[in-house]
Amino acid sequence: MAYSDNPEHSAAQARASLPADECGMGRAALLLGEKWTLLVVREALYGVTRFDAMQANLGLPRTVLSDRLKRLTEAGVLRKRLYKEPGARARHQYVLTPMGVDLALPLIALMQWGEKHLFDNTPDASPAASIVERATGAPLRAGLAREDGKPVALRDAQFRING
Amino acid sequence: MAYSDNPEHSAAQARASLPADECGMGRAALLLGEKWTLLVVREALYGVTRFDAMQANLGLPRTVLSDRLKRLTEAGVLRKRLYKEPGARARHQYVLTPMGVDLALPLIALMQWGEKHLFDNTPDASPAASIVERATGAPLRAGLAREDGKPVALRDAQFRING
DNA sequence: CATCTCAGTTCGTATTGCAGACCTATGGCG
DNA sequence: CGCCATAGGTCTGCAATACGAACTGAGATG
Repeated sequence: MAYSDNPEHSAAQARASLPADECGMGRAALLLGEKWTLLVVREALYGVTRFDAMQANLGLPRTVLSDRLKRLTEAGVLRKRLYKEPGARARHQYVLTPMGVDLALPLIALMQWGEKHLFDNTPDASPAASIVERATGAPLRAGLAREDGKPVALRDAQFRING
Repeated sequence: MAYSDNPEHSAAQARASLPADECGMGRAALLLGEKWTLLVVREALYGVTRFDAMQANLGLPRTVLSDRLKRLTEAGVLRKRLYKEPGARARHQYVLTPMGVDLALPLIALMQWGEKHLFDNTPDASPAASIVERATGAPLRAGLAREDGKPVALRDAQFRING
């Protein structure tokens, strides 16, 4: 991104910015950038689907969890289902929709960022959670790539507005 | 991620979940998952560096912007600098640190997700903002890859806790 | 000197978050 | 059948945060 100490960048202040809700990131931020929301999605990605389990894991007020689940469900990220294990009563569960599953990539990228920058990284401390290829167990990383699959470093990329 | 309608997944409810702040994603969510914070970082990535410009673009209360900039600065995402263009008064600007620049990847992934799922996608409507390779202008996408660079689809990946 | 811009802070009100108690439906059990 | 436990919430009252508008202060500008 090369934002560093580039003076040309300083002068480019007049650069237009999009209204918050005309860009995907803006809309995503409006939906997900509320306290607890990202953590609720994280629970869903970890495979936690029940109200009480999420409440216990995250320790957030039940009213807030109720609200976040409702908003995420209305937005189409989660779907509420009934399921019944044999010999047990029917329960509710919140499962990710395909749209919700797609949130894994942004959250993995965020996880990677957090592991890199938000811990005192004693050398070779292994992160608490990581992401691996299902078939082989090989560790995976989020990154940028061209459409032909060739990886591209962040510093070789730039935003283009109104493409 | 294959969370879909997998009954085995329903039964896996007991699966342990990490405390919010023991995983990078959790810490990132605690820092960034507050109203407006992601949008402030978006502005910085777009190249907007001045207080008033951010306030005007986002339309958020000045008190809130002040608070978010302070928190992001304390966290090391932004750095506050004075700069002086010739013949103009000195001004403040908030520039991304290397840690802040690294946030581009999660935000790009979020942008991609938002463009895909948060708009009524009339066929071949082009997104308001996109990301391209600096040298060639080729469009880029965020995705998962193995360490050897080979791209991996989201559905072929899974989380591993306590790796 | 009066005015303008930038970068905030201060103020009073309105919304949201919070902990904890309460509520309702379902199913298991004696 | 009556009783209890659990899941999945809602209700209540208090605290923290967000909000818009006005104010402050410093440095150009006319």
